[in-house]
Amino acid sequence: MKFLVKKQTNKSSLRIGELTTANGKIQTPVFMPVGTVGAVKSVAPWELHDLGAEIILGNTYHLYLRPGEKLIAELGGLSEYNRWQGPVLTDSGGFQAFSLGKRNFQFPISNFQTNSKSEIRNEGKENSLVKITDDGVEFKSYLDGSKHFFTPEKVIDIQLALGSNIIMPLDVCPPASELKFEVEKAAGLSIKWLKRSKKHLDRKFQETRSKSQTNLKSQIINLKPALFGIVQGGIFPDLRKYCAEKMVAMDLDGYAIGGLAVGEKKKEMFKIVALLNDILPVEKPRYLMGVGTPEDIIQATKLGIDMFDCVLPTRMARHNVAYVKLKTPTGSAKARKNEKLITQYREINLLNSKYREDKNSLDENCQCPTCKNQFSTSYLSHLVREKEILGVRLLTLHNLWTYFALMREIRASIDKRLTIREN
RNA sequence: GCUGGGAUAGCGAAGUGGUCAAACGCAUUAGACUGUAAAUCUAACGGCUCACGCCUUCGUAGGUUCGAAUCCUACUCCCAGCA
Repeated sequence: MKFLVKKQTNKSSLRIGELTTANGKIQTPVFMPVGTVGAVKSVAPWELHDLGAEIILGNTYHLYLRPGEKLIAELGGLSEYNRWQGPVLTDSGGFQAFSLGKRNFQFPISNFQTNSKSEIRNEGKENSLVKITDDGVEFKSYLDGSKHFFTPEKVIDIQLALGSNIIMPLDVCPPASELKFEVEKAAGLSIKWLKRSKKHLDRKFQETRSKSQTNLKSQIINLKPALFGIVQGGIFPDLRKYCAEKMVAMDLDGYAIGGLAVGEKKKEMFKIVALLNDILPVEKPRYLMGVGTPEDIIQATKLGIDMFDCVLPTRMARHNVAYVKLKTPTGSAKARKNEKLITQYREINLLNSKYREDKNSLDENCQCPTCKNQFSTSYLSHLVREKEILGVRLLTLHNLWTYFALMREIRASIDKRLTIREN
């Protein structure tokens, strides 16, 4: 993988870049739709391309459980299997250690008696689907309860089998409510596991390279997927700094910021992003995991973030909500400029009774398939009430388009500005 | 006409003497959702009140009882079977 910062504005850390993977190029800042089980829910690959998707996500944990990475490898890797045929980033399953095992982290609330603490904690652990040890994560499959153990190495192997272009290492993502010493432990483990992940990936490719003829060398290097570090440390600046510096020293292909948007305040989240903006190397891609709303994305790009992924556009669509950009302001250039800084999006819940007879499309200025085909808000509201799957699809297409259009706008606006950085 | 069964909140449907303004589902009205156990989840849902609480409801009208959606009587309507 190669990353090129094409232009960067001098006032902020806003930048545009290009990621080159074995499966194709990606323009950054980029929004990556989430296709956990190998599909961006309800959307066909050609539709994704048409909407403007450049790379999609898959999830190690889910694909390992079903249908299994071996089968996917036999069928040509994930991007062939699901016919996306473009760049793929796979998440490690580290987040599942958080989302499936939340209770593992949860301390009893403060008004409990101290002597019942351990009891409650243990009780939580029993119910949890996840157990974290020094060596890895033990999962109980949510599908059939069977036990599985993920080590950093195993997770790399699975992602290699999936044919991922960007591999995420196994990490520990604590919830926002976690106490500092637990967050510190999580960050420590994440660093430790990252070292093992890198070593394992390097060794794997060393082996492949030595087995191959020299003329294949460069090709193999090209095929080698990127490995990102995932910076943890919650909302604690010292932990974040420590974790980031350790990971930067490991010279990875890119850096992800994990453990944000997990319940902390927005202000705290951006404080951490800003802090890491100063620590992470400029020449490497930065990926803010799991973020976020359109407004979050706008703000984070100003803090030097290049990559985003989030379930919101697709999940919200399934939950009957459309993201609609507030009308572009008219007026003086100055006013427009000010307005631009606060570009906002509205969430339209089509289940709300006020949309029942709304004859307009969601957004007359929107060029998405749903709006362009002039489906009325009333009709969308009707579909959603009827639980007709077309409703989900039309909203998903609209929301994804809205996100990709936002990314295009951000890139275009950076491109227009004076630049100080030309590689 | 006879025999049997039934009538519960917008709909469906529990409940057969007190803990019943009445389970549950649907519908309705809102809310939540940020590396997807999520086409999911939460709440409200007779009236009045911010709330404590008060008031009116279980086909209709009477009755028994300290107390009735629940027991008795009559009536109205519905369903099934038989004439």
